[in-house]
Amino acid sequence: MKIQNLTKFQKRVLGLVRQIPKGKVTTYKMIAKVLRRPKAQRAVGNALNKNPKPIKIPCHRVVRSNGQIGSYKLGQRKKIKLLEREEIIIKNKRVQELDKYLFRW
DNA sequence: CCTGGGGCAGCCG
DNA sequence: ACGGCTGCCCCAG
Repeated sequence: MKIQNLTKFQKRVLGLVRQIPKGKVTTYKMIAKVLRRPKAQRAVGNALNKNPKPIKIPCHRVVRSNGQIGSYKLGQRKKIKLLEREEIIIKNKRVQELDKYLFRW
């Protein structure tokens, strides 16, 4: 079975996301910034879309910078459920008090 | 609330 | 290799 053909960029994105603990979240934009590619948020999203291990690598903890949930490979429903299961308050498809849950590298 | 345009790694022909 | 698209985005108006 074939391991990963992931690009360097993708690996770095996933590597960061893997560090986000339960109950915390981050944004596409922040990841882009940490990777020193401040305008590549969309590319970050694309990289997450290729996440090979949705469980091990919690890309559901990555939301939009305005608190909106954003999309998810397995469906937005699922993403919301997973987040709520981690005690994150979501109302009208938007994380309440985003800054309170933000994870900092 | 909605709209348009910017920006960028990957993918595909 | 090359150019055009696409998409888990963002922000100004």
